[in-house]
Amino acid sequence: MGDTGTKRPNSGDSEDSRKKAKMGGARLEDRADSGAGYNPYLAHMNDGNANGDGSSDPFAGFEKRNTTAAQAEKVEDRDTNPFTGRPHSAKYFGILEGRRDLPVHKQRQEFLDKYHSTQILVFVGETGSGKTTQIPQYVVYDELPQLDGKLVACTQPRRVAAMSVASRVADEMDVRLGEEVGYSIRFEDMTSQNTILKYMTDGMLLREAMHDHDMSRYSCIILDEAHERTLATDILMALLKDVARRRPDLKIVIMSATLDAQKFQRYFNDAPLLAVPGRTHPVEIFYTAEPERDYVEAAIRTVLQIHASEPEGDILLFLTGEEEIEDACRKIAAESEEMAREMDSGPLVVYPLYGTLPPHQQQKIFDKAPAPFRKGGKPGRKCIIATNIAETSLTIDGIVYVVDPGFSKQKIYNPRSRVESLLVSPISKASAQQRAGRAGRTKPGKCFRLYTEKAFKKELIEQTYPEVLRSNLANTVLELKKLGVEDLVHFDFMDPPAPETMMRALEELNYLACLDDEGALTTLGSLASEFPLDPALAVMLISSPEFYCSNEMLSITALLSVPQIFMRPANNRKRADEMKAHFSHPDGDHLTLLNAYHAFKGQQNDPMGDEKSWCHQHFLSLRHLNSADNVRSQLKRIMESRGLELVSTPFEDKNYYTNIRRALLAGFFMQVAKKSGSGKSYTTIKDNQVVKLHPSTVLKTDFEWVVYNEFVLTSHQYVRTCTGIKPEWLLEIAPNYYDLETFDAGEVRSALVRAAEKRRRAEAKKRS
DNA sequence: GAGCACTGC
Repeated sequence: MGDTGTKRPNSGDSEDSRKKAKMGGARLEDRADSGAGYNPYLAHMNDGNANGDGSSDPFAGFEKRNTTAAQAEKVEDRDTNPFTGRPHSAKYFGILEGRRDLPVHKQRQEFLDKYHSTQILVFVGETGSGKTTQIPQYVVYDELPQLDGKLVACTQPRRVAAMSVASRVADEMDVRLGEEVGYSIRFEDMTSQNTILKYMTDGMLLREAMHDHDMSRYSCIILDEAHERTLATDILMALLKDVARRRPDLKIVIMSATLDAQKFQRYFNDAPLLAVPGRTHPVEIFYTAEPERDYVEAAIRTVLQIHASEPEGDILLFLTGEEEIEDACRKIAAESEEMAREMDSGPLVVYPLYGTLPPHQQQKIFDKAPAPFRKGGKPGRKCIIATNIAETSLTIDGIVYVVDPGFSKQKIYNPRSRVESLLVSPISKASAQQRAGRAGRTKPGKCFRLYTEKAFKKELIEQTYPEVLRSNLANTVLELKKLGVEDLVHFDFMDPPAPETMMRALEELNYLACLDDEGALTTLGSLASEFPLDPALAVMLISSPEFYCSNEMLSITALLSVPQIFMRPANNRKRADEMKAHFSHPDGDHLTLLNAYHAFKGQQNDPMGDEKSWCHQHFLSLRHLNSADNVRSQLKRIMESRGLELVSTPFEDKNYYTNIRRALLAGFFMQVAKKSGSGKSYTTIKDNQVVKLHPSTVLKTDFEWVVYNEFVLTSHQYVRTCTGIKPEWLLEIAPNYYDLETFDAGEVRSALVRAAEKRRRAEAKKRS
C-alpha cells in the first residue's frame, strides 16, 4: 500500500462529489432569484402598471383551448413580457419579425382551429417551416400552462436538438433558459418551478412515464421528428394512444417531416392532418445510366467532375463509415491537387464527418470554403464526406451539390442467433429524398444519385424500417412491463415486431429473473428497469454487492456503456497497442478496462498530474473516460437510492479480481463461449456459433471458457471484450441456465459434468 | 489481426 501503482483501485468518491457540486452550482444560482414566494408570471398582477400598457392581465379574455391567433399575436406585440412582467429586451421584436415570416406563421389560426377540434393532431411540416420552434409556442398561448401548472412538452430524438431548440425558443419568448422555457435530457435537468414549455429527449419522457403512467404533469405532448421512428418514439406513440383514452384532457400533436403522414393518421384513429410547406429550393436529380460496380470509386469520380465543371458551391458526399470516409478524403485531396496543377481548377478542401469524430473536428465542416488561389482565379469549394449523421443530426448551409451512392450502415437484428449487427444496406426512398434536400437549403442545387432511376423506383423501399423491427427488444420489453403493459402480444405497436423477437426478449428476461414464468415483472426486474442500462448489465450491477465488488462493477458497467476508451489511430497503431499493454490484465479485457480507469482516476487525483496529456500519451480517450465517469455517478446515485451496497474486496486480497470475474457472470452467463478443439476458435454456449476472440483482446488463448460483452459480425464472427472464467462458476451462479439436463450430449455437456464433479469434490473436502 | 452508422435513458 501507499505507492502509486497504476492498478490500484480508487476507493474514494471525491471526484463524484466534486463534480456534482460543480454541476449543481450554476443551476442553484439561476434559481436564486425565483425563490418560493415569487412567481414571475404573476408579477403583473401584483403591480397593475408593470406592463406599461394599461391592462393588468395580458391574458384577459383568453379561454383555455379556445383562443385565436389574433389574440396571441396581440399579446406577443406588447411592450412587456406576458410571462415575466418584464419589459422586452432590445432584440425581442427583431426576432418576432423573423418568426412572423416563417411559413408556419400563415397557418397559425388554421392550426388552432384543428387543434381545438381534436385530441390528437398530425402535423406535417417540411424542413425550414419553423414547426419545431413555433408550434410549441402556439400551443403554450392556447393551453395557458402558467394558469393550471400543467406543462407543454415537446420531444426530440437527440439531446443536442432538445438543448439548442429550447435555447432558441427561450430567446424567442424573451425568457431565461431554464425558467419558463427549459429542457430535460440525461445528466441535465434545465427546468424549474416556473417552466411551462419543456423540450426533452423522447427517452427522457419514457423514463418519466415509468413513474407516472398517465403523464399527468402535461396537458399537451408534442412528439417531434416522429418520422425518424426511434424506438422511444414508437413506444411513446403506443403509450400516448392508450393514455389518450384514459385522459380526455390530454392533447397530443405528432409532428413529422415526411409525406407518409397517412400512416400516422390511420394509427391515431384517423386523426386530422395539417400540412405546412417548407422553405427549400428546387433540387435537380441526376441518375446514372448503368448501375455502378464500385460506389466509392464512382463517388470520388463524381466529386472531382463536379469540382472541374460545375459552378461555385459546396459538395456533400454520403458514405457509410469511418474507414471509407477517411480513405475517400485522402484520394480526393490528392486528385484535386493534381487538378489544380494541371487544369488550373480552384482549391478544394475535404472534411470528413462522422459520429466518433471529436467535436472540434466536426466543427470544421462549418469553416468557409477556401478563397481562390489567386485574385480572379476559379473559386474554391469545400467537400464534406459524411455518414448518415448529415442526413438527420447536422445541417450544413451552403451545400449545392449532393452525391448519393445510395448506401448506409444499418442495424439489423437476427432473433434466431440473437445477434445485432451493422450491415451496409441500400437506403430507402425517403432517405434518398432527405439527402437530395440537403442540396437546396440556400439556393437551387443538384443531386447526383449513383444508381439508376429504375433502381430508385423499383428497388428502394419507401421508408427505412423502424428501429423496433431491427433491434433486440429485451430492454424495450422490460421497459414496457415497468410501464404497466401487461399484454405485450397485443400491445399496439405502429409496426409490430416479429413474434420471434418478442419471444427471444421474454426468454432472455426470464433467464435473467427479471420476469417470472408467467411473464410478470419480478422485484429484480423492477429494480433493473430503474437503471439506464441493458438488462444484463443492470442485473450484473444489482448482483455485484453479493460478490463484494459493487464499486468495481459500477466502473466496469460505466466503461461498457460508453464508446471504446482505447484509441488506435491509423498512423500509430503499434504505439497505441504498446501503451494499452501497460494496463493489460492477463485474465481479461474487463479487468484491463478497470485497470486503465483506475490509472486514469489516479492521474486525476494527482495534483501534479495532467490528465489531458496523460491520456494523449497513453492513447486513452479523455472524452470517453469523462463520460464513463458521468455514467458512473448516475448509476451510483441509483444504487444508493435503492439501498444497494457499495463495497469492494480489499485490493490485497487474492480474490479481488476473481470476485469481479464471477460478478460478470451474474448478468452475462448467457454470453459464454468455450474453446473448441485445439485451435483458436470458440463456440458459444447453447446456440453453438463458431466465433473467434476479437483481435483487440488481451487474452492469450489459454482460457478454456470466456464470458464476452458483445458478439460482432464483420469479416468474421467475433466476441469482443472477453474475460476468462471457470465452468464451475456457471453452475453455481446460473444453475437454471446451466441445468445439465437441458444440454445435448457433447463436448460442452461433458465439460460441465466434469466441472460439477470437481465442485462436489471441493465442497466435500471443505466439509471434512 | 480488427474498425463504432446513428441515437437514447
